[in-house]
Amino acid sequence: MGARGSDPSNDGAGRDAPLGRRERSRRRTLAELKAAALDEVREVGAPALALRSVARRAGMSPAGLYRYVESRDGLLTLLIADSYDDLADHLDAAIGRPPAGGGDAPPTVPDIADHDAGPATRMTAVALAYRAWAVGHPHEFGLIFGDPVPGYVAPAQGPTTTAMGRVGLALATPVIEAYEAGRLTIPPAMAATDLDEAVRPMEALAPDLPSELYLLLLTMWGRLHGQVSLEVFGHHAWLFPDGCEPLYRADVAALAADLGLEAAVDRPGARTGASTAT
Amino acid sequence: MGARGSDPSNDGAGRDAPLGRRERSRRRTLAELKAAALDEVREVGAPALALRSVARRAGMSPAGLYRYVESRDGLLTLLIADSYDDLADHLDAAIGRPPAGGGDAPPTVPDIADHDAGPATRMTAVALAYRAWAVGHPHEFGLIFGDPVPGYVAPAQGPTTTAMGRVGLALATPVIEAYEAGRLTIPPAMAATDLDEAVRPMEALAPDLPSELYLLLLTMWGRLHGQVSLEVFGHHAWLFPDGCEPLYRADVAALAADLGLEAAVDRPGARTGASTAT
DNA sequence: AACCATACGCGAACATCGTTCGCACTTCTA
DNA sequence: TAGAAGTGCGAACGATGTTCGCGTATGGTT
Repeated sequence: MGARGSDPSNDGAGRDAPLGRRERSRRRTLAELKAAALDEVREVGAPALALRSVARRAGMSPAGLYRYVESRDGLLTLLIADSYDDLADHLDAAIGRPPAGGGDAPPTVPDIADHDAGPATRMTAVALAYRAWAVGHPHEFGLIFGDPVPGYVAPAQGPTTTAMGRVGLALATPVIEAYEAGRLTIPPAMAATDLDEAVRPMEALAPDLPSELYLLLLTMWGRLHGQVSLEVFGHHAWLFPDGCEPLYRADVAALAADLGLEAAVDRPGARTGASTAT
Repeated sequence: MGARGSDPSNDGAGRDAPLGRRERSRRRTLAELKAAALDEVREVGAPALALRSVARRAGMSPAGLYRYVESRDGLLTLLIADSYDDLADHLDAAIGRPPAGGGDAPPTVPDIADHDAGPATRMTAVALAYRAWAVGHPHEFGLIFGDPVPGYVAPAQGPTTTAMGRVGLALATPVIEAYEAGRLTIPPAMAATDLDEAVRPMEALAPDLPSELYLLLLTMWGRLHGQVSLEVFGHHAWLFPDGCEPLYRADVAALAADLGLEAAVDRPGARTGASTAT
């Protein structure tokens, strides 16, 4: 049933195994296919992605696609995984971490990679990077964070799950650093003791933190995500036809204040870089 | 081009105009069609909604649908408008306002309609109603707040726009009341003066408020929405397979604290559960 | 060097989908 | 009562996702 081949035991990002010519060719075509599909998604959106159309774009017959892809949903799943990774790379760059995969090119110039910058500045940098990626890749953002495919559940330990972990960790890193430096104020409302268990899986990403901090990180993500999501999906267009960056910056500043991070973001000259995003 | 008929001059919610038999029949069928479509959406999700399937469900031929509906997207647009209104009704009920349309039945038992309750309590009530509706109607939530249809833009002054306004106003009401009672602390980060212009359209919903307050309301909505959105779209399922209500309650409590609303939510008997729930 | 299992790609086909068209039938209006 | 307008249906068109079976080229093996 379709998508056969490709020795699964030798799949992870390039051991030095010989990787015969066939396998290389296969991966190249798959990459072309994904690129064509991504172009298509960027133009017409995910729900309108037509398998036949990406086949045309790739100069292949519709039936031929099924040698590389399980189905239309399978292709979308691949795109979702790639999008996750792309977002994670951008966020990592914003906090000065090198991209994970054997990346082709640095996704963006590291915004404020300087670990000596204040926690508020670093937190602002990731937050702005989150928004910048979303605004710059609205369809991919929708792929990841929009309506889930009805039946689909991300396989645990699958590539999307790990990439999602990278995203969460990148967002969390500045706050965790602030906590470890003793410069973070955890709001008292986060001391809900009955959530200790639920939050346990997060230890796999960042071990040995108090559970209130895990909660705080979750709510922080939600706060940023909500604003970005409303903007990207067009629910703020009637107020901010030219983009919500000012609103977002104000919210991030308020978040920094709520977290007790010093408010050094606005000092003259300390631009956080994304100020001219399209 | 389909969907003709229905004298547009007599469309608003029931003047006492005679409303001939034909028009009544027409509205009834349209309602049945929308109900069938909504059932379908609830089962298979919006992207998989098949026009022929709702026709089957309604006992009508596929072609017949086009007497009532412009196209598949047109039908979805109708569902979106209805969903907006349903959400708005639920929120209105949570703050003790009667539903707008000649509603058939009260959507929920008003949670805390008592205007004498503290602002934090009332704010918590709407916030919880927002989440409750979303979790209870995930597909409709996705319809409203998920991937927008690529080409679609809500017509200004259209029904969806006004319903959206109702949603925003319901969410804002407790905070506005708190402001007018002098019991609200506006975070200083909201004093970004260059947003006065952008925020002007909001005066149509709630006039004569300082622009920092409009900004605060927007960020509050985003904060709540992000959490709900992440939950409904399944991005928290790995942590909270049984629902994120505890996390959400903690976040709302933190929000109330950030807004300086009194923390009377926890007084014995009121029990929002964020401290010692279950 | 010869060989053959395997991967690859394609054309044709099927069921289903959204949508249009023309025709019958019913209901309202003049 | 005659004509106009609304309502519904069957058939059809183009496009989609997917499967099947056929050739062909390729890579590793003897």
